Amino acid sequence: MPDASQKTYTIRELSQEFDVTPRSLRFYEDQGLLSPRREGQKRIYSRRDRARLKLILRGKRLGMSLSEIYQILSLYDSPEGGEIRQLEVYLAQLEEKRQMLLQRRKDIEEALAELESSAQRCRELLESKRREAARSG
Amino acid sequence: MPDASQKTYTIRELSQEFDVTPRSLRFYEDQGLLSPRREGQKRIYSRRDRARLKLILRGKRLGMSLSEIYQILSLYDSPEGGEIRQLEVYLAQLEEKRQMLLQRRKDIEEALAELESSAQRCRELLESKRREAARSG
DNA sequence: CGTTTTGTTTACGTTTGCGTCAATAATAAC
DNA sequence: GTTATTATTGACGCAAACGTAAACAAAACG
Repeated sequence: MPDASQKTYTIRELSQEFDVTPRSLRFYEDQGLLSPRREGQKRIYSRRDRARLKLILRGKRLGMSLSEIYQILSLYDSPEGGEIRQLEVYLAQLEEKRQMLLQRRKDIEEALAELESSAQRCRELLESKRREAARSG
Repeated sequence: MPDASQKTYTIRELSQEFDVTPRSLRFYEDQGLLSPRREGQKRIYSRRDRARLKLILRGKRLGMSLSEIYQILSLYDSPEGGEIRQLEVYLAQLEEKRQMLLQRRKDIEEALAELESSAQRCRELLESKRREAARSG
């Protein structure tokens, strides 16, 4: 019984859904970010591959390099078992990424604030211009 | 009376303060993002140049290209006067940038949530490993 | 005064992230 | 059955954002 979690995608389906080129998907695979299974020569992408692609594209929107994204993906799938020491290292890496994201969020908040104050000034200016135009029009 | 707002910086001072190379500052100038005045041949950066550099670097952290950053900088200094139509166009551009920033903030929130749940699982695993080690140690 | 330090321009080199053929195979459509 | 579509693997190309080196000016240091 082929349930929904078994759903697969061709390279074209995925690339169209997320508006990237097949070339990009192959490139991401080259860089180790994706590893669809093969059916003959053809790439078959699973649900999990699709989820990883989503993460990749989100990372890109946030300005991460592919190698940074690779690290984050590795962090996400990682340790089922492992040594205590490794888990500690892993936790530290997570914390590092978290700090970076917090900084970027701060950057965004600041940028939004500036943008909005700029927009406010602009709206006021626009209002006064419109009143002026109404008087002289 | 030379007040604090008149403070200037050499290329090296600025590049050290923000941990970028002089090469980058010259490049940003090449791209029209900065325009320090000259004293002879030498670049003299004002407070305003410094503020712009801050914005540039923030944009870079957010993954913007230099040309995107250029647009944003242009939006920030823009219209003292201008036609009504231009102000409207300008407002629309601001709104566009705002939407993009909102999207990126959402991306960040999601990434943070995932990171934190991943960290939580890891801490639990670590705790159980430690108890186990304590029993058998 | 010689020599580091800091600066300049010009120009070529490098990495990242794909775009864009080319040549070929395997399906799918008519 | 042949014509289109979709796929594959190279391989070269390219723009962005600098790095790096050369060749030189000026200024600051001991």
